[in-house]
Amino acid sequence: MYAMSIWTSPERPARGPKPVYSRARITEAAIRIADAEGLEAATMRRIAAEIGAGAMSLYRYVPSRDDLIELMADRLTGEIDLTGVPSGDWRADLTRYADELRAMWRRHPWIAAVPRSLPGLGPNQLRLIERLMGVLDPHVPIDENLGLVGLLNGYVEGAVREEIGAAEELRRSGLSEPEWMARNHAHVDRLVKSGDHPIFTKIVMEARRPHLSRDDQFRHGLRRVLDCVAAALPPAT
Amino acid sequence: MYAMSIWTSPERPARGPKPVYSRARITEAAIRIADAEGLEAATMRRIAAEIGAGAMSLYRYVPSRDDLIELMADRLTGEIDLTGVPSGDWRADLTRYADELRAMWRRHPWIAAVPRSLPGLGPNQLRLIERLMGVLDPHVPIDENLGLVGLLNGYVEGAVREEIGAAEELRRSGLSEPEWMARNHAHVDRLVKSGDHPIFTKIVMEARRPHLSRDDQFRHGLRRVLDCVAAALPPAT
DNA sequence: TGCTCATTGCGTACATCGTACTCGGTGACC
DNA sequence: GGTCACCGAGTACGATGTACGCAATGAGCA
Repeated sequence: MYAMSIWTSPERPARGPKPVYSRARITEAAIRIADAEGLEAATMRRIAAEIGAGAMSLYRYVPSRDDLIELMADRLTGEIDLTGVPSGDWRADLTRYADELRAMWRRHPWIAAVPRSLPGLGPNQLRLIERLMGVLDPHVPIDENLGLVGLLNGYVEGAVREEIGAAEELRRSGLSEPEWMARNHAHVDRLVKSGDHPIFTKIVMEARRPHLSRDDQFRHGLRRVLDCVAAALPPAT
Repeated sequence: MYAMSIWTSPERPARGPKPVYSRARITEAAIRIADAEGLEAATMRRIAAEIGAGAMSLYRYVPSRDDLIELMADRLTGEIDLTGVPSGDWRADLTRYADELRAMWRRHPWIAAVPRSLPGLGPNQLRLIERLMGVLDPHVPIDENLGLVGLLNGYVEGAVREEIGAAEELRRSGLSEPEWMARNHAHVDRLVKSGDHPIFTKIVMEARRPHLSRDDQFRHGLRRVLDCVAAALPPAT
């Protein structure tokens, strides 16, 4: 028997002893660990220990670790609350989506480390597609819609990556904060002092200044993206 | 002694026997393997075998596998040719960059699997920053510039991910092509036939139609992004 | 009621990974 | 010509994902 795609294999048939655990419990435990210590800390043994199970017991519920990660990603998508969308006001809807997506990424920064080439097809992900793309669906052809939603996703993803970047890098390095700061600053300072990188130097100076609140910065960029979307819409929308 | 950031540890001091290999050769070999079989196939032992070295010999040149991946990423950035940029025509420059970036990603799709939260600081990456951000630097403040470049990067990345998605997913699954196609189509067909996902169905139908050339599609979306950039520029540019 | 056997949780075991430690050999420097 | 920093690489360790097998369980049928 081949391993089936996770979404096509049912939770469980009947007969025999009742299952003690569940996909949901396992997924939840894995997310808890990943939130606290990163995705690489969510090993099969560790997840099993978290729910008091033996390591191999997980495989009665999930075909492989990769499939479990797929489940985790879909569970995270489920946190994006789009009730009432589409509402008729596309700008408000997309802003709402962008805020929800950003909040979700900030709660679970390890999502950035999930290697995905194609969008997932879990129930939450499908529900999201319907709601989100329903916002522009009456107004633009489907391929245009895909492009615009992709643009929005790209913006949010990039912005959040920048927000969580330093903290994640610090965690991944395994160094203590002062150690990491010292090492990083030393290198950056050397580059700045060399004088060969004028624009990089500007970026560093800007980053070290107290800047706009993260929220305002995000909203500012988002407004630009939405203006871009507006330009692609038919005039009377 | 702590592991130093890869960019601060010099290639090699003097004294003792001459090194047989080099960072460049190792990086090259690793990229060759990753191109052919994915990043996960580029293990230390495999890379060493590729250049005829012992596995542990690599650690004379590179502190860790993660650092080696950093080197690989910078080498890939070096493939982005921006000679003559900035030219004075920002639109042409950014189009050139987008095309180069897309071509690079298509040559090395495994770059999508490199977990990076912060931009790298290798020599090629720094050179790119100077040239690329120099395009808009006279016209917009640095934080605005960062946002716009981020938007452009997000667009290209998203578009290329979509282009290489199916092929990468197929490779990662380890299944044979007909097997994967059968399984995937079966699941998608079930979703479509259920009737619960009208917009997803539209997407599938659109994807199965013979569509615009990839290049035209990419250029179309890119034009939209550049219009968005233009809107953020001061009027007389 | 009692037998059957699919299904349970999980211990053991293995291949593979990154890499710490260690060694004998080498050759630039004082 | 002696010293010793540096070379390449073998051995070994801990951790990982997971294949396999086994005893216990309990729903369905006789």
